[in-house]
Amino acid sequence: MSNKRHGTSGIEGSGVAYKIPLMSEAHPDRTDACLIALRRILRATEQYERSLAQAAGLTSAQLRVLQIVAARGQAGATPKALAMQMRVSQATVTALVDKLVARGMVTRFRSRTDGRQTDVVITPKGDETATSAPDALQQRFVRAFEGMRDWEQAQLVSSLERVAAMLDAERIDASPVLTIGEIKDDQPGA
Amino acid sequence: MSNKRHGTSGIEGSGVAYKIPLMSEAHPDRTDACLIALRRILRATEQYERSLAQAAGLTSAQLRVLQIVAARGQAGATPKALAMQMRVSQATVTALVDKLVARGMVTRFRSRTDGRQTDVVITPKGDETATSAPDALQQRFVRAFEGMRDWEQAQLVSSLERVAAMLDAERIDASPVLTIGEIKDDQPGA
DNA sequence: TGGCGTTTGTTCGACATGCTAACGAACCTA
DNA sequence: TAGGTTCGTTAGCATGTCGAACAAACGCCA
Repeated sequence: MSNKRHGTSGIEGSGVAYKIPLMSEAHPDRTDACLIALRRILRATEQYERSLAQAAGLTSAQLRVLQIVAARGQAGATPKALAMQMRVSQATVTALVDKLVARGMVTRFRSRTDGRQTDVVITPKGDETATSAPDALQQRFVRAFEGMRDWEQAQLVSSLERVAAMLDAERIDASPVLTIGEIKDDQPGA
Repeated sequence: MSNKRHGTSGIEGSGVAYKIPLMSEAHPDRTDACLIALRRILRATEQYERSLAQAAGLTSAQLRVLQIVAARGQAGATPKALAMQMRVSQATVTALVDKLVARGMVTRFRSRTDGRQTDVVITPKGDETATSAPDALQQRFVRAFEGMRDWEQAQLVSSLERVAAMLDAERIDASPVLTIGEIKDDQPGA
């Protein structure tokens, strides 16, 4: 009766996820399959982030800050830059940085060139944490990815980028760009 | 710090024009590109979910519950099933359902067959909300997807599924949060 | 029938993210 | 020097999420 197994709820349900007719024309199934795969990706990521953060003793938001700051090295990053990069408010950044400071992961320095600014700089401990924190998701992905054949890799890259473009198109307006590893120094003077 | 060797400052963010400098055997750039694309996908989704939820007057978590419940129709779903499907604790589900009940989106019925259980059933209003709530992310994606050529669609599907498989494979242990059994109980027979 | 362990859902208390609004300090410009 | 702007922080609020404790219902078993 009501226990007919949960699952078949469109996107959420994973019940449909596995067998899809790959070779057909104009299939709504195909769209579904994409959506479902996307959901799976999202969900897997979510979960990984959580467990990761747990393992590292930090929450994922904190870790994100830590990673950005770590990538900046001694230059540090201002709360404003962090906020822009992470797309959250400065208030949120303040809270996150507070926690990292409390844990000895980063330090705040008042900028000498501009008294309003604060440089959030990584500490040795923070750096170690950032580096050692195994981003399980990425590692898994990287491992699998590098085991693929060349053409498969190429295809995957283009597919993912395509999807990314489809999704975040025109959502990037006045914000500084993405990030993962790179951080652009945003001089508003530009 | 996603990647310590992310020295390629050319692949970031918005400008992602897919430029891969070197095409040797090892393609760290390619891996980076994938990860970055993935991040973009994640973030875009996050943001869309938020704005969506805002537009619909519901938060994304609530909407997720609503969608699942709506998909179950009159059968409803138990909090336990919801918790498993969403991978959150029952306590969380209770809180979410509370809010949906308060908004008249769903109703709780005590199960007649098992007094311990509760069936969360969608209301007409909830159903309308669930259906009308435009999942902006999906819509955007669907639109773009359906504008693609056939072979492109096929390729995208297989790429996404591949990634999904890479990410959520074998992750069902080792982590407190994701212990649930939802994944395996919809195995298609294998 | 009665008792005891188990399952299910809820309540409670604690934290984390994230926001907006208000505010003070520093800066810049006129 | 005055006024406006930028930056960071503080304060207050809403939400999600968890674990622990708990009550009710179930099931099994003697």
